[in-house]
Amino acid sequence: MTTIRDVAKDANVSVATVSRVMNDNGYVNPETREKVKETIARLNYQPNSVARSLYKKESKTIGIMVPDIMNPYFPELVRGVEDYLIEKGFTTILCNTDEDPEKERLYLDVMKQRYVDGAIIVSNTLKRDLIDEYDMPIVALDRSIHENVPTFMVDNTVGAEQATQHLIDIGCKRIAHVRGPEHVENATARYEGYYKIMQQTNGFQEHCVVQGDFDQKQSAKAVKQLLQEQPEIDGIFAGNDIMALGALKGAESLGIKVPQELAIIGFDGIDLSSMTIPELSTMSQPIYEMSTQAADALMSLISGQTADETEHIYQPTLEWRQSTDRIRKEDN
Amino acid sequence: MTTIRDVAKDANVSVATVSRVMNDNGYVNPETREKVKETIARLNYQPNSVARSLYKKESKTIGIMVPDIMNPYFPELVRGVEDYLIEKGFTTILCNTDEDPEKERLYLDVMKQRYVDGAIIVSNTLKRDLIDEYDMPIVALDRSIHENVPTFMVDNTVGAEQATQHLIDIGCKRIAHVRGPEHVENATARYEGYYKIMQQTNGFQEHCVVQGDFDQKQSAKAVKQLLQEQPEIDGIFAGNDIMALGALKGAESLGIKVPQELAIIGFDGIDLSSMTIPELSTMSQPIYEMSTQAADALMSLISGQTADETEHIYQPTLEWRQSTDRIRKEDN
DNA sequence: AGAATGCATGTAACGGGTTACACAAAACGT
DNA sequence: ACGTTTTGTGTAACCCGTTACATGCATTCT
Repeated sequence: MTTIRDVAKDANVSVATVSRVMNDNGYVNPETREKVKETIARLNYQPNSVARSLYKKESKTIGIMVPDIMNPYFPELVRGVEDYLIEKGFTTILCNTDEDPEKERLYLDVMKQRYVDGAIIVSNTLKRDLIDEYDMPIVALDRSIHENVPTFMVDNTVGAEQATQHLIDIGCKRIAHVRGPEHVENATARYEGYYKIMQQTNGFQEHCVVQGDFDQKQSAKAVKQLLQEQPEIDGIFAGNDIMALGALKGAESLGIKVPQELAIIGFDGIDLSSMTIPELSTMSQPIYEMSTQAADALMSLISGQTADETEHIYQPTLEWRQSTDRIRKEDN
Repeated sequence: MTTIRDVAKDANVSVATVSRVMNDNGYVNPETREKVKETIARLNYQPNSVARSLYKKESKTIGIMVPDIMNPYFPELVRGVEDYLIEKGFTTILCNTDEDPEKERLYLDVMKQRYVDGAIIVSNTLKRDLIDEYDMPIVALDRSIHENVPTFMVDNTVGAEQATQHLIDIGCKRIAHVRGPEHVENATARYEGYYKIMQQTNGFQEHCVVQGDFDQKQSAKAVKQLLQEQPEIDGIFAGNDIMALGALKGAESLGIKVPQELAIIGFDGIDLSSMTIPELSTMSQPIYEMSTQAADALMSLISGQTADETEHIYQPTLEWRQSTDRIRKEDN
């Protein structure tokens, strides 16, 4: 590997001059600059980031912590972050936490030891004290982790309200909800949106809510049982797209036709939702946009700016597709 | 940040002694060791990886290069690698290349500058000279890139043969193939497997092969047209699961029943394939296993061992699901 | 007893890029 | 003509963990 000293010797200048040329700062005579540039090109010199990091106490690296990259919601999110950051000269370390506080701590330790400049975090479990302990620029994505950490997420409650309202609009009389895990805030927020609309229309019934755990098979099972017990259910709002697919399966196993006899709507808008038969209506999140903007906010924090506002709430948009394709309300 | 010198001063020993305690090498008096350990714990000292990297010219970091993490085939692969490596104290840098040689070069540069210890690469485009230029331990995953780079992939041709044979076994008389892009070797290998079986059974016909580009919509369109032109087609082998879903859509749009009138089988065995209605038969790849073993091989290369064998070929296994659920051959 | 070996610890150089500081020469001001 | 800035370049310390080498003492061997 060519070092800055090799270049300096070859070009008959000092290492300081080479460094100044590389970083375009300080005074350098134009002729000297050209000579050094020529040498750099000729020797194919590429500065050593590690040495630079050691002195500058920064690494041009950020960590992205997600529960599990295999969950179809996260790849797009990760991709958005990675795309944005490579453009800025940053590399991205991937951390799969499985929502395990132990792993979260492990990754935070690793990051700190490597002078990682900041982190974008998706987590329910991360505690305040842990964040304070590692004082490092942090941005929360998809889920809020702390009131003074900049957060980028959709309005889950309003989205859920719209999904529920959509089912009402297309004529559903008895609407059920497949909810995500109790300990996930987003799941609860979506449940609350459903609850609110059902209350308003005097239709809330405890036994129309089942637990789906954000899992397809679990959801299919729960929905099947639900539909057997309450055949009058004609609409299902699932807490995410994966569970909506499960609902689709549950209905199918009973020979119930979607959307004719049962309308189903999901949440998230992952690619998969448009690939199924029937195509799934869903509340679509601007995942890519949220993630690039979260990355942008992190860049600001790293460059020393203080966060202007902490909460960035996006509105999910209704993707009206086949699984709720019934009477379209004309008078609206 | 606490440094090794802080610890040394506090414990009244030299930095060398602290280093020896940290790394468990060299001679250290048991009492001294305890004292130093106590100090390390008390000051919560965590060594600086960057300084270590600079001296050792290694970073305990590897890069994983995939075309696009949003392609549902890759998350599991990346997860397998990441899981294995974090266990060994390595972190993983994610690189999305979009199969763009420019980006591949960019990432390789970045890796070199950061003393990245090695890379796991999924690429069709990476050229030999580039690999030689950055002499760095490299392992190829999913696609071979060079004959002396250890490679972990499935036998695409045999898998395709089995898929095609499966369609014959269940009684298909006229079998079409939706193939992936020309420039992707795997797509061609799968085509060849299909071709071979069709030839053997005297059934190969040029016009039963359509281009699907590994894309769902493109595949749906191509399949729809194909089925309109040749209604006698009763089996489709799609070059991957995404295109098989497209085929499902294409059939559905014509009211053709799967599997009764048309059997469809895919390739890869991504999670999605079991979530659809009907569930998709597919040639399933041991993705997670392949990726952990690739990571293991990379570890060996990094620790200086030379690769024992370069090609590690896995056999995909048939997942017989609803989309080909017809006459099951009893006499076999 | 003297040499050789093992044990224990410390000093300082090293890795490679950055920058504070020093110094010198040129340009500018009055 | 002399003082002040600006420009241009070099030297060496710094970031922090690792390790070669030196030193000193305690055993062990012959």
